[in-house]
Amino acid sequence: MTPSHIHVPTDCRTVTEILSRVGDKWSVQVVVQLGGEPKRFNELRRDVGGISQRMLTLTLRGLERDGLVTRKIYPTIPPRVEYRLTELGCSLLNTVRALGSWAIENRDHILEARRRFDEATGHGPGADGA
Amino acid sequence: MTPSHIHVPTDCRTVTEILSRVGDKWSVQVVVQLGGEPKRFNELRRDVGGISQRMLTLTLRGLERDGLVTRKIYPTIPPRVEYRLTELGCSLLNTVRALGSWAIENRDHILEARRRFDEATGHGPGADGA
DNA sequence: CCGCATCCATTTTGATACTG
DNA sequence: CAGTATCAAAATGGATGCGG
Repeated sequence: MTPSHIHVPTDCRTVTEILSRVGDKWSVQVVVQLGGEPKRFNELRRDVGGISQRMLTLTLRGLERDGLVTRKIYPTIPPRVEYRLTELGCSLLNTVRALGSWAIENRDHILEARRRFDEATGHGPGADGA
Repeated sequence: MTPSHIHVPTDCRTVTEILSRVGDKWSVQVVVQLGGEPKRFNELRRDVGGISQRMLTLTLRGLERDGLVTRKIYPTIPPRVEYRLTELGCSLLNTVRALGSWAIENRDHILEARRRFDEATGHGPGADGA
């Protein structure tokens, strides 16, 4: 054991991969919305706001795949599907909230930095991914 | 910006926007690499590994714009440019590390959930497009 | 050594329409 | 109501060559 190969750090790759879920446009918002009560598809769609049906489906699938969310189907008419955070999902919610707090606390700081930067360069917002 | 006709939760929008910096493919890695010592461009490039010059430039610019990183130029020959985390950058590093810990702790859990999900659906990895 | 610009491929997202 | 399919647009990432 202990493959001393200097190969790629397995952990880093995985971490990055998992982080990318947090980084995508909607996952975090969905998780947060699911934080209190379980919700139904269109309920979630309303609450998140601005998300397309397609993206909500995709996001939910991804979350479900990672074991962060469970899907419960009630065979009623009309169909009712409820999404709920798993324990794992809840633990992520906590961590994500920390990040959210950081973002809120430093929002002004960052916005100010951006404004100054943009002003100094003359360019409009043309920076990286954000 | 700031569409005044809809009272979108200002915080959420901003938080999401800031989170997207954390979510992109490289920012986190660069921040982590800059965590200990300030580094030079190509030094950083080597340490991150797999990042293209373009992406490193873009990432660094974005980080600089947000006030997370500072760029210091030494007018020597050949030119020497050093990147260093700001205080704000350091505080982000801490938060990010928490998320990283979460990812590492739950890596197996998630990987297992994925495996099960993929098996159950028969589909290969075709879930959410992160 | 630093890093910008251009071209190109892949990935991601959104609009719309349709099914159970 | 919940979910899928298709299509086109946009953002993102990478390779390469040029200039300070």
